[in-house]
Amino acid sequence: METLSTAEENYLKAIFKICESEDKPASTNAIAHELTMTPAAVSDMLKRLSSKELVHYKRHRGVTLTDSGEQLATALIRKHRLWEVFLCDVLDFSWDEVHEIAEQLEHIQSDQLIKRLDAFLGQPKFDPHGDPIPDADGKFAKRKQLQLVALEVGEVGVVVGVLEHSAAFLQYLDKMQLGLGVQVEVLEVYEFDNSMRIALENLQELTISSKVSENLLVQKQA
Amino acid sequence: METLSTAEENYLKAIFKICESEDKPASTNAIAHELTMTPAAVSDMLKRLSSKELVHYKRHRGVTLTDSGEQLATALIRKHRLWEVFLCDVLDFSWDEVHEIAEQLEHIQSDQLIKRLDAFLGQPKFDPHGDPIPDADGKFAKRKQLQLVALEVGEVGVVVGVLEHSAAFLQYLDKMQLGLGVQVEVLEVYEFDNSMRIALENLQELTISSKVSENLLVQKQA
DNA sequence: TAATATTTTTAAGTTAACTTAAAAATATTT
DNA sequence: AAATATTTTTAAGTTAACTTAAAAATATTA
Repeated sequence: METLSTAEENYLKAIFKICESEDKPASTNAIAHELTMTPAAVSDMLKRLSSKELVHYKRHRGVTLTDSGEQLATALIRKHRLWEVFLCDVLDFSWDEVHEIAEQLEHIQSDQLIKRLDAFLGQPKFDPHGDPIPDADGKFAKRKQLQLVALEVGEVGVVVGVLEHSAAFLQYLDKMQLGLGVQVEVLEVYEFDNSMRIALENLQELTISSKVSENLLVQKQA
Repeated sequence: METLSTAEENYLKAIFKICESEDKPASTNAIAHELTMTPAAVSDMLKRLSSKELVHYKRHRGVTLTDSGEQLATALIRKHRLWEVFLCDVLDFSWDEVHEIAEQLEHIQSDQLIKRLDAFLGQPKFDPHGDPIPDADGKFAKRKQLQLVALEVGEVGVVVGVLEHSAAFLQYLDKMQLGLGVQVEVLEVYEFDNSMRIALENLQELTISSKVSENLLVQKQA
């Protein structure tokens, strides 16, 4: 199989992401939105990807990835997340700075490079945002996690990930000292707007909006 | 200034390389040969680069880089060579494996990334092949080096670089234990074919062709 | 279910970066 | 300097990956 263009790779990633989160075929519009392109461009590309057997595509029915398409998509995610670990752990970038750079690095073509990078980093299983890094066979680590918003008053959880990856959100979390690994206890929930009062392990208390508690993933503590 | 395409960047590097080694404007043919493309494609691109003021170009007269073109070219060389150091020193690649990968990595756009990579690597001044790494201002380290072929019988030198970068040559050097830093003494020169008998610091003796001694750079020892 | 709205596709056009083939400019040789 | 060879440019065509605009298919709503 010849090697894919950066554009083709980006489509595979977008389709994977959409199919995963919505659990159904990706629509032309959704892909166009994800990649900030016109639906016409997407239609165009879907034909090409289909002829390369990377997607299952029937006009007007949306697309899903074929096995080989999915393999390529997860390999890209693996590369992206490994590079993010490198940027944070080795080059000392903060978690809100690494996405755009990893977006470029993920397209570097060299199996050896990824194999060695992975070994050098100690085969990390999660990236700096807590997202799982698929292994060389494309398998994602599973974790029993839930949104912070799902915790009841009195329950305790440890932050393990985020659902929103914007720099603004990540910087907000930094400011609030709500990074990965931090333990939080739910003190109170105000049903008016579903905002939440929580206590951090450093005894600090703070109030967060539902937008925040919905986008924070925690592991419930016994 | 908007960011350049990979193609444009490759032209700048090619022009820099040719102008540097021949010390005169780069011809269309030479560029085409360097990039394995047709002269027509080069003519085409030279117009674009010229309109962006990256090259001085007058039809039929060859091209040279403008100041800003040269700055971009040396920045690319800097990136390429820093990545080569990373690949060899950190990820344990051998010096004959790194060129193609660095060829991709050099196009990653992020000043911060290079700044941090450079710091992480300890601001190296030479890449794994002994080529100087320009500093952030584009200045190359100078070194009083000469071709091994220029040494007289009885003289001693330390290998500091290569003029030929093919994997075949580099692997040959590995096999002969003629890597960077190795001290060699010229024992005898056979004027018939200019081949050379040399002694390594490990007392091993070997005979090398003029092709080899011409492509090895040494620093003469007192 | 007919009318309307939305989504998707097709059609036609653009741009970057190539190609081949022909024309034009420059160099070399006699 | 004329004839020939070489180099460079121009012209025309291709492909990937987009765009806008129009047409067609599917969904939604009254």
